[in-house]
Amino acid sequence: MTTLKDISQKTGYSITTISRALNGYSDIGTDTIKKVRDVALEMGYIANASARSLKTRKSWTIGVIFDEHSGIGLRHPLFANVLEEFKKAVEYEGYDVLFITRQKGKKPTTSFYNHAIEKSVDGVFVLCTDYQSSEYQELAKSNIPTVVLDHLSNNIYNIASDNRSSIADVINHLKDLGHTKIAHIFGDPLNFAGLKRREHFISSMLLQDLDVRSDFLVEGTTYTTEEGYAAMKVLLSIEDKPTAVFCAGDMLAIGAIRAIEDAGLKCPDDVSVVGFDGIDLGDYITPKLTTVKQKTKSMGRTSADYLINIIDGVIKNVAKTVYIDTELVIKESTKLLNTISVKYK
Amino acid sequence: MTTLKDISQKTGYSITTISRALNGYSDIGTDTIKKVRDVALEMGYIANASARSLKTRKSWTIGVIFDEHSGIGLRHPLFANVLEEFKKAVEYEGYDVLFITRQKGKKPTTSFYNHAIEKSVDGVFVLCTDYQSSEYQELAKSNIPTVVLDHLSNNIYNIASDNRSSIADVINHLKDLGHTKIAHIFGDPLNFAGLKRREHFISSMLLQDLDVRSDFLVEGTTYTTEEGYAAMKVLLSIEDKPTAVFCAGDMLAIGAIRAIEDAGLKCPDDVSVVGFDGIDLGDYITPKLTTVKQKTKSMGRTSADYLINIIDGVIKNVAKTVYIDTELVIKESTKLLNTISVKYK
DNA sequence: TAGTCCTACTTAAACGTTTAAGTTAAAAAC
DNA sequence: GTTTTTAACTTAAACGTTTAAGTAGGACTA
Repeated sequence: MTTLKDISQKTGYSITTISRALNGYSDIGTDTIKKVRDVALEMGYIANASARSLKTRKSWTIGVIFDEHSGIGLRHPLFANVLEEFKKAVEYEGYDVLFITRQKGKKPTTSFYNHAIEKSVDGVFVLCTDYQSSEYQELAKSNIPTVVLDHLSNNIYNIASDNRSSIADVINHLKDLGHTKIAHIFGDPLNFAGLKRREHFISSMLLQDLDVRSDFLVEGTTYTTEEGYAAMKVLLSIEDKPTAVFCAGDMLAIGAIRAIEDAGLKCPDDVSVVGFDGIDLGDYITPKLTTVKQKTKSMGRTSADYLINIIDGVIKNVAKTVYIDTELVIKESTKLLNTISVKYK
Repeated sequence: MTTLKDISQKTGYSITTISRALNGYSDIGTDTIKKVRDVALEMGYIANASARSLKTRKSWTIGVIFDEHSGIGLRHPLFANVLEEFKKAVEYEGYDVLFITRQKGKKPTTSFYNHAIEKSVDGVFVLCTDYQSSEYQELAKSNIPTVVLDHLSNNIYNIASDNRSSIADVINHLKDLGHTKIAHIFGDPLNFAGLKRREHFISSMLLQDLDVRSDFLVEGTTYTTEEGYAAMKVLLSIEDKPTAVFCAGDMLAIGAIRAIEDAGLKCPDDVSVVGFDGIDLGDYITPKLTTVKQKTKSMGRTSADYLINIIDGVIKNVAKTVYIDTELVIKESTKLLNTISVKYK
């Protein structure tokens, strides 16, 4: 491994001069700079990030917390998309991405905070974790620059999809199709997205003079197809059934469609279904899913921008939600009410 | 931030004693150890990984190269699964995962090798990249402990799915169903997996005394649904059509099924389709995809095991392929030949 | 001509660890 | 009672950078 010392010995300049020449300081002669850079290249010099980080207190590394308790982890299509774009954006600014975990080795556990400090990350991006946990709280209270996706905490920027207008669009769309009996399978209400989508469902319904029936609100906490299936079964068991269902997640919607089919009915002929997320999968199933598409690229990029601005001290860490707009994408799982088949009464 | 020096000043012991006490060396008195650890805890001491790495030449960080030129990146379901398990396995051994890229900041570009050396990673796991590139070659030739997925290079362990036995199973399965006219949509033959699957398709066919027709071999280089769709169109335009198609990837298979449907035919009634990968998506489409499931968990875990053994010097870096077994999963996209509908002649 | 200002460097300390090589005093050996 | 061993600690250097402060000499100023 070549170090500054090696270049210093070879060229006769001091280590300081080598360092300053390589970093392009103005108090070094132009021919010295050229000489030093040539020798550095020739000797295959590569700066040591640990030494630099130790001295400068800047690691050029960003920690990512991706702690999916459901165990699906990186495979989660939505988060993976956001992370992908976030990664590209911070890399473009010169940062590397490091995963921060609670687990470190076989030992009991560290906390996110400890792990972040130990590795001297310049900032942290929280994609998902258990927000009630003390480990998360500890991190949130610290002064490590942090941006979090879809969760509002003290002192931390929250990057979230703007559910409001697109959910209004969903209700408008369904009303336009003649639906009035609209149900909602909602996500975990302890969770920012789950809570907000539910709130906006209710307010959008009322705004359109549609009744919000309590038996038409069913929980699908963990956003899985299984929960969507079970929730839809509950809805189908109601005497006066809904003709349309808005689901807080695409996987819930896919489960719901399965339940509809397993009950001998058809989507969208008997029940229209709308999802939320816009994952690729929705395009491959039959019928193709009408859904609210979250702009994952924009979410990743915006998260990166805010985090870097906080790191650079351009903006302060505050509890503020930055909304990313969403888009209703109409596909095949929603249909005009009056075409409903006779067997569905 | 608390350092060893702070604890040293508070307790009166030397920095060395503090360090050795915290690291559990045997030449420190038991009550000293207790005292030091208590004070460390009380002062919120967290070891600085940069300083430690600088001195010990061990960063407890593993670099991951995930350089999907197709641009799909982290969203790729197969690689994401492998990475997820790899990550868990190395984290359990105390390592963190850092993404290694060619791009570093806005500047021209670094190489993977430079990036890995700069961040002093202890090893590198190559999930996917352009294996022909000089950047990859440079890394492969270096003596950085490296394990690569599905590609054979000099001096590097290759972790790959065992295509042989499962592809034989595929052919057996199709033959059992009465198929003899079997086509293959193959992946990039410059790529280890693409090449091997094609080879094993041919040898398995011959072993079963089935003819391998050259017009039944169509390329689907980049494994996308679009390529599968196009390749299937070519196959359907042949006078004496195949009754079954084995695709080198699930996305190819999904595209192929679409082409079949768009041609007014049905899968599996008119053409049976078999995929390769076992991605979740295959279970959500209609018909559910018969496919060869790659054991992504096992691949991730095995890659981690080998890499750590190389890092620890337990085994040497050599050009050797470690095969992970695969499994034929029969679902709905394959069917008995004699049930084929009349319109398909 | 003396003073000031540049330019192009160097010295030395520091960042927070680890570790080889001591040191000291008490205990054990003979 | 002297020597040897051991336990429990310390000193000082090192890892590879960056950086505040300094220096030497030439050029400009007045």
